[in-house]
Amino acid sequence: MSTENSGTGNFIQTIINEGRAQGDQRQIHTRFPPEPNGYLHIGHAKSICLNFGLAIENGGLCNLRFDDTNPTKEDTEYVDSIMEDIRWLGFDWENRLFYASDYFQTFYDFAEQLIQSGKAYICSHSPMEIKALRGTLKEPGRECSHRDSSVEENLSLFRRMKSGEFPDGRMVLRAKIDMASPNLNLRDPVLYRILHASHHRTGDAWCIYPMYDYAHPISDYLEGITHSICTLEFEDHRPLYDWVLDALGFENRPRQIEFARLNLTNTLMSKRFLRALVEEGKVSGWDDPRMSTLCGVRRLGYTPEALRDFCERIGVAKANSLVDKALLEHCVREDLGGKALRVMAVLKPIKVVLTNYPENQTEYLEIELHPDHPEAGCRKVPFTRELFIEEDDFMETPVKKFFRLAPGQEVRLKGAYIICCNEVVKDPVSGMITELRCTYDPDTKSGSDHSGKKVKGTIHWVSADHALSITARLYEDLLQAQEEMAVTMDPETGAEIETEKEGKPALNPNSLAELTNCLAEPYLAEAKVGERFQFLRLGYFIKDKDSTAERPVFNRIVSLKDSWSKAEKK
RNA sequence: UGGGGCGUCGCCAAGUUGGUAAGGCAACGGACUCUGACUCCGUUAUUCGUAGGUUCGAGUCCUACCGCCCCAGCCA
Repeated sequence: MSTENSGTGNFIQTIINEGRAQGDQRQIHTRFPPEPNGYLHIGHAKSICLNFGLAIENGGLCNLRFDDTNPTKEDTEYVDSIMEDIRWLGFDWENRLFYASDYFQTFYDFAEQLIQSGKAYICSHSPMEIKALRGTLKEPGRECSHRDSSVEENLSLFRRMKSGEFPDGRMVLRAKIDMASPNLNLRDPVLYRILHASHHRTGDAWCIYPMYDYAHPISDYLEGITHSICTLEFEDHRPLYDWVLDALGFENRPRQIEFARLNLTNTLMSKRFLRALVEEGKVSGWDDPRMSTLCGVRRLGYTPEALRDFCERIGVAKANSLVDKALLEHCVREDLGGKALRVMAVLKPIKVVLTNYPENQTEYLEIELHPDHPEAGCRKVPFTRELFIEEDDFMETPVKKFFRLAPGQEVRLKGAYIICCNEVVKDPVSGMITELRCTYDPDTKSGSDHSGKKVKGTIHWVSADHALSITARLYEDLLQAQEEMAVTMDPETGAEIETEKEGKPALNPNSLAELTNCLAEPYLAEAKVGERFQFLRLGYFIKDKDSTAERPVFNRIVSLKDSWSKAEKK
């Protein structure tokens, strides 16, 4: 549109451009390196779109690489879901699927090389001792007694480590860098540890496993990665990343670039938190529609197009940020608005009887499936004497500017006639409204209205005789809204004290509302699981996999924007 | 009080070598409307964390200060 591409793109693209300007001829090569220890979430989508996007836009390639160097946390269950999610998002790694574990032997060989050149040594101090010797943020660390062991001794020990002679934790291979470095990561970091654990791919072939800081730069180098993009917390690790590449004498090295991870308002995306929700049964599973996992939002009904658009709009930078979820919802509405077919369903039905409409008559009205796409055609919607309309579309004593149905007031029934409410029937005991007795104006039929009448409101409806019973699930944030967080006042100072502290975030008790008395037009009977629709005036819905033949279930993906409810509050 | 980052409108975010603050979301007006949706116009930073300095001119350069994030796993 008018954006004109804003020229530069993000700062990483700028780095790529500068590299080329300086003569770097290499084809751009990135990689998405998830650890298979959990499900992907929206935050990962940003990284996926960034890495694959950069490759695509620069005529380069992007690999998928599982960073599986810690057998105690990883599982194939996760690698399958991760691949499914990336494909669903719309990206393809073609034949470039790798595992860090594919390089275990190579990592090992390079480690021996480091030992040979005196750049790494075996340290048999305990974890506690190593920690103590590392120093603190302010105090430098101290070199340990093993630092000056001979190459022969180190090599021998390392080989014995590999052959399984020692128990977990007995010793480690460390890089010999600088115990006094102000960067803790450079104080002789651990490169290899002993882990007698079965790896999801290599089984029991190894009992020593490389650390991320050692394996990652080598993996990148081996795959010919040019730009290794990761999140901000690894910024301090970059000197170590470069040290490894340097110590091994690699040329044409990859360059690590860090960006700020995504945070969404009122959404927690840590694997720890998501896992807890699943394990504590707070949600139905990793794909519960309230989860911020990709499988969760997929089931909620979000589209990959919307997610990709969102990732593009939030930009990429180094400042920690908190993106308003409203932007995500905007992207979802924009995508769905253009393609979801419109149908009518009533969430909270209230009966309407058209007293002047013939008892046994049924008219099949042709109503367009999409106002902006005539080619989408129409469906036939049955119209009869008894109908149901939305509870919210009637007010016994209407407030000002209420353009819907009220005693003595007219509204148009979408695609049908204009009706007028003449009588409100209530249950004598409860006083609840049981029925609205109305009259319709035969001259106002949609498409052939000669009445000249004009009404301000049009509402959706469903024929009582033909209505399809459905369940609708309406979702809200899983977390208690920020404003509702308990806050107490310090009696002395008047300062605010957060009651909910660091502890567990409060969950929203209304995160799921299941409405089982909903009625939909018969057209929806043919809907398939996964199909999305716009329920006129209510929002976008997707047929959920929990549906049964007799009881279709629809998740509300996102509501329509509603300026009325806002105005109403004033 | 060591090191590494970051601070441009309520939320994201552009701002090439200093030349006089893009865009999106949200919000608010209004038009349109057989979805109070969509669309459509219009409004919203004399100001870029603060204070100085250099300069004809600074968000962009210099100095100092303030604030926020990350780092002491044999996790990634």
